[in-house]
Amino acid sequence: MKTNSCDCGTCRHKLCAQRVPIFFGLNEEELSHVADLIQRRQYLKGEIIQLEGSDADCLTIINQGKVKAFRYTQEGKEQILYLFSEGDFFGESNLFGGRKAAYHAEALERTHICMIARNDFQELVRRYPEISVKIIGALCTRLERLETTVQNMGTRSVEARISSVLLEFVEKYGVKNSKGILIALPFSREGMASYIGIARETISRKLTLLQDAGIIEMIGNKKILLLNEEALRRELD
Amino acid sequence: MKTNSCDCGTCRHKLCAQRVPIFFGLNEEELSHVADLIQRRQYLKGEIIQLEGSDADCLTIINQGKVKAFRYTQEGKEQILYLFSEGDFFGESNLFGGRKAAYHAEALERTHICMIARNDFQELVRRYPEISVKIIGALCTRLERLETTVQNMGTRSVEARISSVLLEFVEKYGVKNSKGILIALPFSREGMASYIGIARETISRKLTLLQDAGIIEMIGNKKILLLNEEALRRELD
DNA sequence: TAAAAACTGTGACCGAGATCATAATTTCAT
DNA sequence: ATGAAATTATGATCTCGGTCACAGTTTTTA
Repeated sequence: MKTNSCDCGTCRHKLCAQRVPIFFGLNEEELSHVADLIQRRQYLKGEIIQLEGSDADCLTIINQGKVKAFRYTQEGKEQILYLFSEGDFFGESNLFGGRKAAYHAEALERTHICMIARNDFQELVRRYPEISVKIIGALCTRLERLETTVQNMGTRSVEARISSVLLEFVEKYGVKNSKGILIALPFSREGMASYIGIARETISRKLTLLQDAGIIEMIGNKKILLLNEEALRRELD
Repeated sequence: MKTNSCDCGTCRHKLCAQRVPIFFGLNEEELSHVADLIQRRQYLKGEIIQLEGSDADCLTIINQGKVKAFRYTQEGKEQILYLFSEGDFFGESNLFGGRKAAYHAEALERTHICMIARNDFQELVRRYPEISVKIIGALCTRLERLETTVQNMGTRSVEARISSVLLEFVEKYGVKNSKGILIALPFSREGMASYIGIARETISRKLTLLQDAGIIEMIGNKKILLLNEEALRRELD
């Protein structure tokens, strides 16, 4: 498997810090200061990174891989809240609000993370105030996604919600090829269903319809080829 | 009508800044600096404070009153995203992300707001970095509410969602009296329905059921008396 | 590469909640 | 206080999407 991360002991931490948007704008020296505070860890697919209700007091930044953030209802029904990828972070509400973790976090594939302890991070923010501006920006982006999700769940048909999530994946993970845009799905059908709050069977049926309409082509269970983006956008309403 | 705000020209601005959580922690002098940058405005019930898509480049802080933030779908269906009260703010994504307003904002009653222009605010944040920490805290609170809303919409029955919103109002606007907790509703039935993403008729029916069960008592259209909080909590699931 | 395990598709059925229509109440304005 | 306007309640009906059951595929593993 191809890897694009450096494995020498000294630079890997710096690398991590460099890649993370909230540290953009720091210079070499500052980055290396950040790097000294970072602890790295690796998780395999399916491993739990954070438990809902725990008070892990550190900021967790995803350096490579994908993570789902989710909660269970009392009856055991799962709702996925976020799909985090490279550069995303979580645990900020532990640090800033002093709250317990609001959701479980599980690696969807092999995932490398960087952790910074509460005290170290607070010190960093004090020293480099532009970091907090970056964080505010990231939180605003997150709020916007949730706002749209709430609107979709409250007002839109299941078809529209499915189109919406497919287009989200296209944007994040889509790769153009001669026939269309190939999406490597981050979730199983079950996961997609839980992400938009519907039943697995329903998403199966609707994807079959989209395929019959020539809008998508399902390739195994883990890839979808988008053949007609225009038509998919029309499904949004 | 009783008013608890000072009307002399000099101190009213300072008053406004003092009340707002994101300026807590500033001293007298700093507050008065902030006050100099603030522009006040008043809106009557039903007036639009912000239009979705506009690029009002200022931070808007609610000093008194209530504001609903909402969007329309193409078919004209409304989804309420936030209910803002005293001390809440919006417009931050305009300032920090350079984005257009993500929703309409409308006064639900007579509302006083404070506005700070983008440049002034950026200067403030630079000068008093603890403001940005306060903002991060507020955004985390907002995220948490939206996360719970998404979970409710995705996994919970309409009964549970109604109980949830009633309990939210109890916490925000409830006043204990001898019979129970009196809630002055910020929304009409229509508004409550739009807030949790269901039909107005459905909420009517379910509230009637709750009343028949002796859990609440509806007083006109604008007040609800909660008789049995325990029972209402059980409805959550 | 074959068997096991996990995941997905599909039909049948059902029910919660939407929609429509209309009556009853509440609120507002004069 | 009273009539008009707005809001809410409620019955009838319908439909979308959930649930259950099971067959068919895909993926994993040994």
